[in-house]
Amino acid sequence: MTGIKDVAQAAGVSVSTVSYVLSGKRTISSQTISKVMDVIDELGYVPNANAQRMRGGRSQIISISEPIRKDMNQIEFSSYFLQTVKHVKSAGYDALLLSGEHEAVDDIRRVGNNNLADGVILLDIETDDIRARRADSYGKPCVAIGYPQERRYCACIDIDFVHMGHMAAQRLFDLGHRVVAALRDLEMHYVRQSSYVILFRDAFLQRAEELGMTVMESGPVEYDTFDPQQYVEDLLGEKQRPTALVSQADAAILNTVLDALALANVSIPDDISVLSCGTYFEAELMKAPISEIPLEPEGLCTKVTDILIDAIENGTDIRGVLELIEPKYVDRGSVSKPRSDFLRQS
Amino acid sequence: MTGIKDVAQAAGVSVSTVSYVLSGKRTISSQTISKVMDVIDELGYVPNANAQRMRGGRSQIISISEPIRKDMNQIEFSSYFLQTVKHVKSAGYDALLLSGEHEAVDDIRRVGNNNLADGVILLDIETDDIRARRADSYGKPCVAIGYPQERRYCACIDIDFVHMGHMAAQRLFDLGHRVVAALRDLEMHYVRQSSYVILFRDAFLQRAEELGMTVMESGPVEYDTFDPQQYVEDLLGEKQRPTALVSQADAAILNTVLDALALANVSIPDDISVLSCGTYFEAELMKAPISEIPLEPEGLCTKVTDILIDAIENGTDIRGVLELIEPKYVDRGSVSKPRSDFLRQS
DNA sequence: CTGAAAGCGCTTACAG
DNA sequence: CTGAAAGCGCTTACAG
Repeated sequence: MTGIKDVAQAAGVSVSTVSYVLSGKRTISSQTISKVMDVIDELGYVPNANAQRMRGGRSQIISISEPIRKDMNQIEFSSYFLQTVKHVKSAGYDALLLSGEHEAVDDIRRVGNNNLADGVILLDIETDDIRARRADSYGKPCVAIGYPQERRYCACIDIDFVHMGHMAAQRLFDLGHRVVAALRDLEMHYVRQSSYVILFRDAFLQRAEELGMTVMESGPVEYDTFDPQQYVEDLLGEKQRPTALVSQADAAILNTVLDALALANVSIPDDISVLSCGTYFEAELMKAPISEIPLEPEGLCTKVTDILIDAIENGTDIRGVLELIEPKYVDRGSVSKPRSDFLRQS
Repeated sequence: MTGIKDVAQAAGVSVSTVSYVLSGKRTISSQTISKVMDVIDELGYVPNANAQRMRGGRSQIISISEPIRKDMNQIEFSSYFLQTVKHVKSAGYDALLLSGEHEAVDDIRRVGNNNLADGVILLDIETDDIRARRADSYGKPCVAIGYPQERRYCACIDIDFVHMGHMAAQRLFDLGHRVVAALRDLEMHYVRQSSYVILFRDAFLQRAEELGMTVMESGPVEYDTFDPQQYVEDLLGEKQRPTALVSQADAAILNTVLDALALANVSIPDDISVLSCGTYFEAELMKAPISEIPLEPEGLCTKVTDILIDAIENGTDIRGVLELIEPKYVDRGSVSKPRSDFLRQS
């Protein structure tokens, strides 16, 4: 491999001059600069990243910790992960993927204390997340997408799910809905104490109660046991038939419910409004006119990268920072007033 | 940070002894070993990875090049990417994600010539893939999942799609099918010359022709224009009604077709057998009894990692190596003989 | 505006 | 079985 010495020799300057030409940390005569650059081009010189890193400079690598679980929602994974990677790269950093469900903390510590990585992004945060609790031992700044209990050692950024819950309840109430169904997310998220499902659910139920709105919450939802036909049948059999369905369920489950509603000749949004909160859709495949409050992974991932890079490059102390993003309410004109005759039918 | 000097001093040995204790490249007395290890534990010493790498050792990083496209199939992406990462990690390497649709080659070169990465895995290969064509310039061994034209500079590993195509045709023929429908994959894959769609399609059509089986191929399939109802209607309206549907389509599209078949009261597999070749399903959500010839990303990803690590660790020259994996035929008992009265109906 | 030299934290001949 | 020392390819005070 051709090194900095070869370049210096061929250009007839000192090694330090070559280094300064590359870093721009010294004023160099334009003749010297062009001479050096020519030689670099000619020899195809690439600075050895490992030597640069060892000198204490940055590694220009950000590690992304994402527990790879068998039961993970791959669409959701892709959205957050890919978006984050995209922003990390466009900020001039490489992305190192730390998976490891079990040795996650050890892995993060290793690459941090190693100087392999300049910073860490934590994805898929649980309420009591060990990666957040140990964030003081990483030796590098750390930022989480999510809302863990322990936020003293890392920055956290998330959608404001409390606001989202209130918003959903208020919106339906304002339109005149008084009885609404709530379709739960996959049960594992509650078991795992993922903060977003819990914050949203609590906020929604609380505001609904304040408003005097009746909420019929579904039972636990799991892929292999959930029966959409039965669910829809039960809803329609209620004495007080709900006029809206608020879903926190994942897209696949919600899709099966939409199909079941269609089969039961319940039309959306004429008979029942469907409001999906924070679910990902492959929009082209979603035929029913549902409304959604989207998660906007794009906005989140930009922000999380910006915060981390500020800490890396400017030494800003981001520990304890909490940033909540307002969910945008997107109404495709399909959350409507409840139809009175549908109400009476029940 | 505590360095190797601190450990040496605290343990009362030389720096080189500490290094050899860690590397195991020298026989050391057990007393010295335990003394050194104790100190390492006590001080929490972690070798500086950048210094280790600079000394010419390996970086223990494998870079994974995956063009992140807006239109990518995220399920498929996840399957290959996550599986590959899993195997890379369990082999003791970290995974660096190189996305970049445009500067992919530059990125790979950089991390290769840099010594940042020890090797490269190329995912999502096209027939004329620039990343494969330039693989001689990476300075590190390279292996691709896929089947590019230019295979001189990297190892390639793929499912044997030709065999898969023959298998699918032969299987249906043996069961007695004489008229079958073929549902194309998303058009972009043909436009992009992804080898798997082309190899499969050609092989299937060729064997079908040899056997004298009639194949009705669908028109181009795209998310925003494909109309499953219309497609099913057209199929049922054919003079010679097909008794089997071979699908290379992605799961979402195939799902809509299954729904449309159900709505048209065409029962699977009684009226029509459905054979999905290499599509990913979220199996729990797939109600219809279809059969599939799966892609087995697991087997592929293990193999690709093994080959690359052999090159990295043993210096094996893997350029030009081509390994084809036999697709496994999975029949859930749902590719059946054509029903004669359904045939007569047409 | 530029150069000679120290040193980053390791590994590995070289020497015993 | 162990140590003293050279050197990996850079960056950055130090000096002019």
